[in-house]
Amino acid sequence: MAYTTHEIKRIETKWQQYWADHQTFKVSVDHKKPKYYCLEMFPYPSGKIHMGHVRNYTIADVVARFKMMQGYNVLHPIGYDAFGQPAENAAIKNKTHPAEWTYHCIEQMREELKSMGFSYDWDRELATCDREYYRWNQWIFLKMFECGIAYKKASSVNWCPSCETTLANEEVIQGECWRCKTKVIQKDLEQWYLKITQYAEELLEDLKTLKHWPERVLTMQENWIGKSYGVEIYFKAKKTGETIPVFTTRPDTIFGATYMVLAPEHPLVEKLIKDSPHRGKVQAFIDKTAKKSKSLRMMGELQKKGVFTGEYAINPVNGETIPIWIADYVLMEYGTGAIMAVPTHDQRDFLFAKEYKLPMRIVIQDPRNPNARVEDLEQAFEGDGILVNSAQFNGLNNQEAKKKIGEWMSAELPPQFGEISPEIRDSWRTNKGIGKITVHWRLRDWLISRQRYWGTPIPIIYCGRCGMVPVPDDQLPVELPEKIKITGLGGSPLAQSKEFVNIKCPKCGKSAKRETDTMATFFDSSWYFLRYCCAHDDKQIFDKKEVAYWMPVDQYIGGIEHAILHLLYSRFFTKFFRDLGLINFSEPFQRLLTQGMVLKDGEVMSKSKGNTVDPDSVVDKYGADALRLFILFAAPPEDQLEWNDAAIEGSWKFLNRIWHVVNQRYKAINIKIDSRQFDEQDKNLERDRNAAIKEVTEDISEGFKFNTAISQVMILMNTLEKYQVTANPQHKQALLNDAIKTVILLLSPFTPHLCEEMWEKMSGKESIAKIAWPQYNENALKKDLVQIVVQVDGKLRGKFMFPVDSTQEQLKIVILDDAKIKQYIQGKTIQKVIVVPNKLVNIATS
RNA sequence: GGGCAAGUGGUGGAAUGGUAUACACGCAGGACUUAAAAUCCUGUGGCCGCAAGGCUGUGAGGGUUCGACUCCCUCCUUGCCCACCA
Repeated sequence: MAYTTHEIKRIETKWQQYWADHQTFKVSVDHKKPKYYCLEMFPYPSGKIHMGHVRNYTIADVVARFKMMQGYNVLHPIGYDAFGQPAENAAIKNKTHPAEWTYHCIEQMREELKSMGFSYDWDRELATCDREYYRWNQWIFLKMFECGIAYKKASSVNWCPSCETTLANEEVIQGECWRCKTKVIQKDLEQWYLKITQYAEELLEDLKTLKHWPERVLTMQENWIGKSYGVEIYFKAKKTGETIPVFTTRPDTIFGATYMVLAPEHPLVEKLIKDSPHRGKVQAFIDKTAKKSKSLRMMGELQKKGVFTGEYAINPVNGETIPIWIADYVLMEYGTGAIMAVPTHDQRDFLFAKEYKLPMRIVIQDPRNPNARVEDLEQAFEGDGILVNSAQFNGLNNQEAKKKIGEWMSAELPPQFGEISPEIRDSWRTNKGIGKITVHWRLRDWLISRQRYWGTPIPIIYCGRCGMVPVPDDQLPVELPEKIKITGLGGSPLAQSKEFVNIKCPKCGKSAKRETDTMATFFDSSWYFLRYCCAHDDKQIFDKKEVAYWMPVDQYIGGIEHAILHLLYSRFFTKFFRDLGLINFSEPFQRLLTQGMVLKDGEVMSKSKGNTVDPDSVVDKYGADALRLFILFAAPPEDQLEWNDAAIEGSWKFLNRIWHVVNQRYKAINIKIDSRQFDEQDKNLERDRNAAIKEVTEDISEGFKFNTAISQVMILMNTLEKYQVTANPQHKQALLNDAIKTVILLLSPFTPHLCEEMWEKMSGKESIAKIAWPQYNENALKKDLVQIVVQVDGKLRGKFMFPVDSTQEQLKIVILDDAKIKQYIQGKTIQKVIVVPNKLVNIATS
């Protein structure tokens, strides 16, 4: 009987059923064993799993099974990130309800996951759209509301006209909606925010403790949080006396500020231009810029446009009067929405100044061009140098000056220049200085309101008398009304349901209205890993004891696309829970592995490109084991993986070989192996067997090198298949049996179905998942003879066999006497002989 | 523009500073077969050579070293992330 499609189906179904019946992967708290929490990023239930899922979950499954066999109490759960827009879109398209559609998809997905043989504890399965789950979303929200972490404010927000909803900054990619790629516009709305910025410092600082996260994820988070040190400088409007704060990271260039620029949306603009003769022109410019979306403004990178306001500002360091401009290259969202322009030392300012013929002054000397004149500059000099034209700071190195000028500004009163009116000078005094050293963060508060149906209702009630009233705890969850028309035409669908909206105020009992926004789905996924610890606890969000045992996650595995959003939010939630006293750790994920993408024909597999390969069809033909093996063998987990139809067949062939070896060459025998009876062939087999154990163990635990781990098993298979059971057949058969068993054990985390079947056939009464991981014997790895490579001047010139641990002298005698080597060193003087024990000899000549 | 990662046979990929190309796919030849598939065996970086063997070779160019895919410098290319961030 061969390892046919039919056999594969039988075996894989049999063992999936076995694991379910025997609850092989069900776990509970057990203080006698070390715990290991292996987590993968839960899927969005679209109905079908794709190769990305298969790769992600296969990697995690190997880790989980490996750790289990090593004696750990392994928590390996799965669930579904089930709220969100696709369900609404699908519901509209298929004339069904999002809930119906979602639960149907979950069912399909569960079957597919089961058909891959993943070692989940299915008792912990959860979906974020379950009322038992999202009620705790609401509970968290209310805790955040209590602490002031959740708050409502009106502001200009990102709005996707196609999805008809607001978007977080994180969801705007290159000015486009991350989901539908529509150009995002700005809209003024009252929205709910989470004050993630309160944790900015800690979120940045704790990145240093994440020793086992990929470097690039840490960098991406660091850049996203974006801490920059600088100085806020208080300029004054000359006529009105208004303070105009400007943020700069380059206070060392302050003496070179020759004009100032405000963002078109800057709140002071209106006042400044009120009596200005330029008013009409300025207003026209502002209107024109406002029509352009942010993305268009960003794309016009090369053309900076602006207009003079007619008003001037006073530079507090020297009392100089500089013109105030308005330009599209200054953004209201960053800093203070106003900049001091130093065209000589900032390229953007330089381009703008050239365009509008604004003055320039060099204040940092370019060491490579110390006599540069403003007229000759072809670009701004942004490097380091010595300060000039900068009053008492002349001669300082600019890096030093950054610090000194910042300190001086926070202490100093404005200088006594004649041009400044006494009123303006006095107003500076109230600021206790003309500037302040500040830290600026790129990170914004997180906008979580969504005008969508399929999400967690925000549990707030608006009462005419009492204002914003949180829904009392005992009235949670605020359930999503089932009967609702989803049109996708905009506005919050919940607002249409009178039964939902109209409610009595829990405080005063008068008529009130519910909040009709739902939460962004990233809220749901920011804490699901905690819920897995006690997924069905209906009394509390999670059991402290369970969480204390299982958390933090030992190994988290998922796609790089979540490097910023999901991981940052989860870290934020964890810190918030810690501050609530629910947990006593600050970081949720100890180790992070970001798996590479699956490509086909050099491109990312995607529906839109039409180059997807359906895992289901591969499983049907070759089985889950072959698919798993291919995915693990074809590339290291963090690298991109190129799909190859031919190579999957190769994986199947390898499994077929194993099938035949067990069926044809394994013969049950009861005899003790005696190493004193070993001949060369036996020693060789034992060496490869032990080497395989060693390499596979190390490759998995030190950096998930599954591809090389598998190649080690293949090497053992190659040796084992050549092994002859001739003289002393009983003893040799026992030795062969041992090697076969080792192959099956080592391979079982990778291809569990076949290995279970083979194990059962050979000896197992119990699931192979419960068998201890094999140990190796260091002595068996030793060889009697080793090959010594001989180089002359670094070039390979010969290979010799020597007894292990031969001394330098012993080596020299043979090697230097060798005819061929002699040929190469003839007529040369030997400078030195380098010996790498048991490996190499290099003869260096002159 | 900034940051990060990577560049090795026909292909996927291996190599604590120590034999470059492990392991596999593919390809070629052979065995088995009426034939094919499957399976097994042999070969497989390039150039020269009948062969033994030699030369050359890890994106390019330098450097350190007895010895460099590996470390350092300069550059090129590709991918990813961020970006008028003051």
